[in-house]
Amino acid sequence: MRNPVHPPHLDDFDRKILAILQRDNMTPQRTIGDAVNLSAPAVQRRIKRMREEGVIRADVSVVEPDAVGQSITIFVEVEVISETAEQIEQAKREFTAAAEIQQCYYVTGEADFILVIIVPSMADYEALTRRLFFGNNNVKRFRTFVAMDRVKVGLGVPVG
Amino acid sequence: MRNPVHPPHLDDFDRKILAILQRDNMTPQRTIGDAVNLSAPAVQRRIKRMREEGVIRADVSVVEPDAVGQSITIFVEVEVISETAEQIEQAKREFTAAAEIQQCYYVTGEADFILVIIVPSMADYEALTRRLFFGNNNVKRFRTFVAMDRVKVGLGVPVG
DNA sequence: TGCTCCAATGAAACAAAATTGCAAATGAAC
DNA sequence: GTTCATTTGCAATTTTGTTTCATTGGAGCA
Repeated sequence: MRNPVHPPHLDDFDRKILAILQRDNMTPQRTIGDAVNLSAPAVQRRIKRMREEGVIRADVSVVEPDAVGQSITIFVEVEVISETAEQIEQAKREFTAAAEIQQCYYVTGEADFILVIIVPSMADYEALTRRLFFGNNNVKRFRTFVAMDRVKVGLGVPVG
Repeated sequence: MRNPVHPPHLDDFDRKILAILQRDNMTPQRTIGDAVNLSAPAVQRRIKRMREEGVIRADVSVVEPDAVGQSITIFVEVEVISETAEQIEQAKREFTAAAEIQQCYYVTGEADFILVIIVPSMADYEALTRRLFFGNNNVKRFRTFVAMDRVKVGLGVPVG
């Protein structure tokens, strides 16, 4: 079976294009072309290829939670009891399925998973903890951090 | 003359549009219009308004770090010594300024800041720790978690 | 009720951008 | 030097975004 992520053959053009798209993916291809010294169609073909290869994972609007009403950003460190491959995969599936969980990472260190959660209220978070953590007998402990200030929010990947 | 600053007022149309844009902001306005029962111009006006009001903070491509070459995602909990307003603001400025720091949150709990960092290599992370943590006498301790798997990555905000 | 005012809408016209077709340029292998 | 595969730029085409404008549907009020 092929690795889902293809061997990346990104040249300087691709990297420059990515740098622009990570800042503003509504930039016209013509403008990008001017910036990287390429024609608009050439830019378009490269973007299309990078989407197909999975280099570009998604194209999204970033929404300000405060503007959408009540919303709380929460970090959770989760430590599991059994770290067998099967148990870990199961946990990944459960965390991925939860709509409130925006980001889920499997990590080394004093925890096994780190979750970034956005919920409308603390009551929602409590309900989530009951469902995901207390209701999961493979969770040894979890530690909660509530964000008072989203100082910086980005998903940009250094490309240069 | 209209007041230039409106309190963010989102109706069901806006919320449905946001839900779509958070999933794929390249969706044509006509398609969005069909989905929410609105004409393309109406959709376009609402999107424009939400951008101006800051409800939509940015429009970006999400890049797969693994595809761009070496890249390591790291979480750091930072605890500071002095939590005066001035010291906190200073820390926020420093963390915001660091290009490697993708996300920075000021949190309650057993840490004061949580950082999400993406660097090309561990050597880069070590250099960063020397600069930001060891070189900052207000940092009491920091705890590092290295991501082995970016299970789920999103910045979506629940709007329903 | 009947009236104006105002904000928001949709249809159509219009402008801009994305996409495609194609010939030429580039470069690597032989 | 020839061939083959890739990538490019230009121009034509299609799709999408944006503006215009007349209309609709209230809210407030005499």
